[in-house]
Amino acid sequence: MATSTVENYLKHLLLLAEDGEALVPMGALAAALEVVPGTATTMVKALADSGFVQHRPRLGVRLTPEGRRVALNVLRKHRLVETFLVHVLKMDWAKVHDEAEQLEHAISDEVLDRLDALLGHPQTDPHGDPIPSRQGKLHSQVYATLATCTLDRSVRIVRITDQSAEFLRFAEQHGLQPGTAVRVADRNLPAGLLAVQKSGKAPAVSLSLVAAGKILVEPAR
Amino acid sequence: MATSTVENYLKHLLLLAEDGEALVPMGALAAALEVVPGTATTMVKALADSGFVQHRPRLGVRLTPEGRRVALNVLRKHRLVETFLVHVLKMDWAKVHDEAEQLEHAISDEVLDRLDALLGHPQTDPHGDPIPSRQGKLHSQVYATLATCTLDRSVRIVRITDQSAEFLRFAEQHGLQPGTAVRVADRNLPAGLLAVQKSGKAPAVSLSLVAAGKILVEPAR
DNA sequence: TGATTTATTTTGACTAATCAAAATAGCCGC
DNA sequence: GCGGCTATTTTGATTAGTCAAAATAAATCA
Repeated sequence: MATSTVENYLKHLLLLAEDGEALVPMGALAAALEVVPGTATTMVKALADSGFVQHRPRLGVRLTPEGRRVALNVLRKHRLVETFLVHVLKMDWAKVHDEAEQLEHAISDEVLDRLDALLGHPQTDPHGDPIPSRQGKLHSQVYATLATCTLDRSVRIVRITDQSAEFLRFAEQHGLQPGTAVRVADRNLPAGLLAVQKSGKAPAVSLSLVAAGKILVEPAR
Repeated sequence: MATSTVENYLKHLLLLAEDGEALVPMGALAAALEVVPGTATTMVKALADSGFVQHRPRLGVRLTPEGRRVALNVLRKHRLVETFLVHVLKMDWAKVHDEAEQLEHAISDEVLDRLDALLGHPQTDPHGDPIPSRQGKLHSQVYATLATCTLDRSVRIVRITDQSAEFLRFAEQHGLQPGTAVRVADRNLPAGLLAVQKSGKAPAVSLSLVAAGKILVEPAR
């Protein structure tokens, strides 16, 4: 069985190279896991021996099909647990990430399936991140962001890509959550600022371009 | 923070000396944790350094108040998780023990409280084991068993003390679950056998004395 | 091309938890 | 009161995961 450390390495590799093609540089992996680079190197060599990753020395790492399979299962657990915590236990969506970080390594596949059924087989978690299917399909799609979408066109928020509690709380405070329809009323590139109008009367929210880039949207139908 | 190994040592010490008075012999602790005695000795000395237990060399170990506090919290998590798995996720009551063994170390106190509220602050888990209160009170009571209760008197099953999947499945098969009213129709000490009659017509169930001793009962009111 | 910077890997050391096997303490019988 | 049994403790070794710091390779820049 993969230890929870192994699961974490694989999960972060998946998140750092969602396509599965690209080689993840050792430094990026080490940073994501908050370990020193030497530790990541050592661990990656062990993972390669177990057949979970392919290691190209000095170039980077990438998941093998087997590693990807395990990583997708962990990610599925993480996102279903988050969904459960928000929808059933009514927890603060800014807190559930850290909880799920622990629980993803402790729940069995059977509990996972029952949780999935209880929640009605959701497609995305409360932050809008897609939940991998049981078969390991991850319907990831390229979305526009509030920083890139058409001006003055109504769009629907689908996903918040920054999972930090601070950012999530900020987003919640201004009602910028998946499902909400908004419109970018103005974008001032030199100043790095933009104004987001929630449908209706409410005053426009002012956002930095950096923050806006973390909020994915699709055209509102 | 206590590692999950530490939590397990403390939990088992609590279960082996529920009163908190008695010294638990090192061998008993090692057996409960399925480690060799030397390992338990080493670990217990570390636990004593951290203030969780008192170690009387060659005599035994017992929890300090602080150790007991931690142990009760772990036990509360274990039993509430079991209750959740059976009542909400509808899992087989014979399987939930092993699941809870993992989850008890992964859930936060906040999740614990919300789970408790969701379940309506249950007093006992699905096996009838008492759930420690948030304040660390464990309403444990001395019960009779099917092996010791009065003959031909109607009693209600309150608790199954053997958590092994085999025994639980056996109990379930014969409808011997907490809440069920039964009557010991006959007890044959030399043969080590007894006959249990479920209220009504069903044929009597034949049980060994050993098995009967694992089923706690109280007088049916 | 040669020197410098940067990323990665190696080396040596540490911690937590474990086992196997040897040493020891306590008790029990005679 | 001495020998022997049993439970416990010690000792030495192992594994997983980590860090600090030295060594190396690659990339960059002059």
